[in-house]
Amino acid sequence: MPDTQNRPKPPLSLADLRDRIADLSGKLPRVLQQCADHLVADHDSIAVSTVAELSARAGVPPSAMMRFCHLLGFSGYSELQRLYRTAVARGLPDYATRLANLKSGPAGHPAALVAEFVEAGRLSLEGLARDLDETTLDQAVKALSQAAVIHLVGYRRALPVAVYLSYVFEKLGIATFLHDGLGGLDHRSALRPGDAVLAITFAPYSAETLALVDRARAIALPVVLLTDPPATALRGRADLVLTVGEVDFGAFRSLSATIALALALAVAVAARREG
Amino acid sequence: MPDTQNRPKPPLSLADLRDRIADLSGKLPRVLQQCADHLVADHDSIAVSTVAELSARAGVPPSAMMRFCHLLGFSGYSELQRLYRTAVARGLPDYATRLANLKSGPAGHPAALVAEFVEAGRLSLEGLARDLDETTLDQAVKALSQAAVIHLVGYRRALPVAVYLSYVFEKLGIATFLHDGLGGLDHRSALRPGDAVLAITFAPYSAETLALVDRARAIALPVVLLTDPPATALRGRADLVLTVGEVDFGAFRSLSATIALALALAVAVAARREG
DNA sequence: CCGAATTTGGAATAAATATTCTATTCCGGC
DNA sequence: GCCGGAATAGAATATTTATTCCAAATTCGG
Repeated sequence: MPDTQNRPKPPLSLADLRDRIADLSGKLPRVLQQCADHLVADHDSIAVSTVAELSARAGVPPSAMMRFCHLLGFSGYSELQRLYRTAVARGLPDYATRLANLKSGPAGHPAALVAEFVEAGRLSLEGLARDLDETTLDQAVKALSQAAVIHLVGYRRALPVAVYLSYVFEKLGIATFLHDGLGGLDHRSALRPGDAVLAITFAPYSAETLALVDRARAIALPVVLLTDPPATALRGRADLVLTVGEVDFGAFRSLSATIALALALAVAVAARREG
Repeated sequence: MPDTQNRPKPPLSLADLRDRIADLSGKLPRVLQQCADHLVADHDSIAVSTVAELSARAGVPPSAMMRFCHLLGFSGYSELQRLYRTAVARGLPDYATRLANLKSGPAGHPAALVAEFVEAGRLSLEGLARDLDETTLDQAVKALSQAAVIHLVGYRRALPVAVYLSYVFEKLGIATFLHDGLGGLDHRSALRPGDAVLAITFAPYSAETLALVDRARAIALPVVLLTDPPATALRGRADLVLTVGEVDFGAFRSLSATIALALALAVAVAARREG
């Protein structure tokens, strides 16, 4: 590679890089200035573009982009791109390995476990913010706000969410019926015209939950389903399927994202009823 | 490329792809199943990884990953990667921006509410990681791991946590008794020598929970209390007081931090029992 | 326990992509 | 308007990366 000796040190972070581009900007010959401008304008796609693609969009030949990379202190485009790529890939470390490490590591270190569950919760919440399906959410709010009684159902690990919703709706003055299967009763006859069902279930879906959902569908009640992706088996079983990805740690999930979504749903329904 | 004729149509969107992977999952030979699993686990970095890198992380040779791509209907890894790359180049899953976008929507809009609860949950989790009292946690784990039966109690908004713990302990093969006050019964006579109590309660503390705690203290059972700071009123009422600060949004809290702590506690107790 | 079919890992090959090189153009000073 | 140095574009090359193919290992059915 040319000019190795009088090339500056390469930026080590995206912030460094931005600074360096800003420094250079304005004191650059025409084509290189174009490179600089385009790099800041199109930074979203740098991680996934080849030099050829990027320079084509910038309206310069690839060699010009290469020269600009050298000017910034990189050995080439690949080195610059690495910065953007690690930024994109940040997050999700490999959970399988971390779990294995934890098991083999200092057994019974509770604080480390807390850290892992905190991390899992954080990632789940980020995922919710990223992947939220706003349209379906709006429709779910609408459907539930028109219901006379909202039937809540969730078994096993979904039960805590149903229980919490029952508390929250109560506080908000909205009538609910919690189907908890107490005593083996399914109370499916409690479903009345004008009601709606909010079911929470994760794969493998519990038979009781699906039974209630099917019953509601049979008498044409609106059904909102809160579940985890990909939910292939549930398509067509409910009008409105809201998926929320939870990052599991070990066998258990933090439920953070599911609860956040459920709370937002409840509060939105209450707001809509009043308005 | 091999087998072009009997290869299915390639998925056209990430949703399609997820569905297809879910379909295949379970009916796959060992190595290909590893590919499938890793593809969903590590989906954040697919856009910026080479086959070599990705398959190394999945623990399979590159050729196996290629075979899996063909199975999904793609002509190769590049075609699969294109799906992820276009997703990255568009929506920029930058958490901060996305959250800002969600919030800036019409006030009271469901998506904006989701953003608020996500933010509250995240802050709570950060707080937990920062303020965790490791010493007390260790002692709590020790106390609970020696119990014959763990009595769980939590009313009102603490009930979901108690319910979840009941599920988790069950899965871990640990005997529990959930005091849910059903039918106005308090079952305080269920407390036996050798048992321990894990109580979850937030200010204002519910009388039923405190009654059970006092009863347990009276017969010298260890009591672990999970509550919110400052917990001044509770000092002296239990041996071990674990505080966890939750950031509320509106009248409701996400419970993220409480659940994370509760889960870690449960898993640590199980680990300690086995060791 | 054997043979057939499937699955696997790795070496060989092909394609894509980055990078350098050089002839040519551009521009400012005399 | 001509000279010298910087800047440029595209062709040539090197490197990385994807993809295929096949021999060896494994699994499965009888």
